[in-house]
Amino acid sequence: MTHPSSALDDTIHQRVRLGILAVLSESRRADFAYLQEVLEVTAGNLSQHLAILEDAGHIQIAKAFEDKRPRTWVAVTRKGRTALAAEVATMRALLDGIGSGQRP
Amino acid sequence: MTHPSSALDDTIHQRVRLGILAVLSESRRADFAYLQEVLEVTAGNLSQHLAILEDAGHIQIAKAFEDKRPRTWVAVTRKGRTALAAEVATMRALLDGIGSGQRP
DNA sequence: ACAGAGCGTTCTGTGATACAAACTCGATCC
DNA sequence: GGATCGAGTTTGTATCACAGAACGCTCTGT
Repeated sequence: MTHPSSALDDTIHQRVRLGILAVLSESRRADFAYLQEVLEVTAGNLSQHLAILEDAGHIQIAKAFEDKRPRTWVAVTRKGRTALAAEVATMRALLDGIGSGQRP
Repeated sequence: MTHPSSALDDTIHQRVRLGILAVLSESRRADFAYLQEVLEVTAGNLSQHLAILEDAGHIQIAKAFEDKRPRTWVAVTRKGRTALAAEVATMRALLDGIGSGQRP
């Protein structure tokens, strides 16, 4: 008899990292500046979270030069997609539980 | 153009505290031992999270003696219920976004 | 050539988290 | 009258999250 919240993965459940994976699930890949803008985080903070997700194998980072300017592309890996799907399932289970208890 | 994840409330989004509020939304009130069991946390850890939620006004803690044993009851406040509802709405928005991007 | 801007990364300092171990306090057992 | 147990709290330590500052590197403008 444990609660769905126990199944939440701390690495993914964290606000900024969940945002990163969510954005990537929608747009497949995104660059650093775009992520920073839509997630409203500082560059330093984003840089750290990307490193954590990369270490965990959830995303892949590619640095390329476009128009002679460096550009950092971020894409979700298969592992990352799987992990996000699991997290989404857990969150849905949790929300369903809350929903059924919300009636007054 | 900001992402739903930016609207997540760190105080509530945290795994254990989200679990506490979720359980309380379902069962209206719960005692310390029950929360500790279903959320799978140590007593010390739970104690701290309850203090944080109480400070934020999201829950109300009542200590009573039953069968000559102390028993700590926890209940969600109106403010807590409102905050959880807002969080749920944000999470749903986030999940909807992910869902629409999941198509292969 | 030199200053400044763009793109990140790294460093530093502060508050938040997680967990275990020790501790408090009353009730119960021997 | 101690030993002990149950229910939490406090304390100690290590890690995490975040903002802001400093840095490195390249391109652009004058």
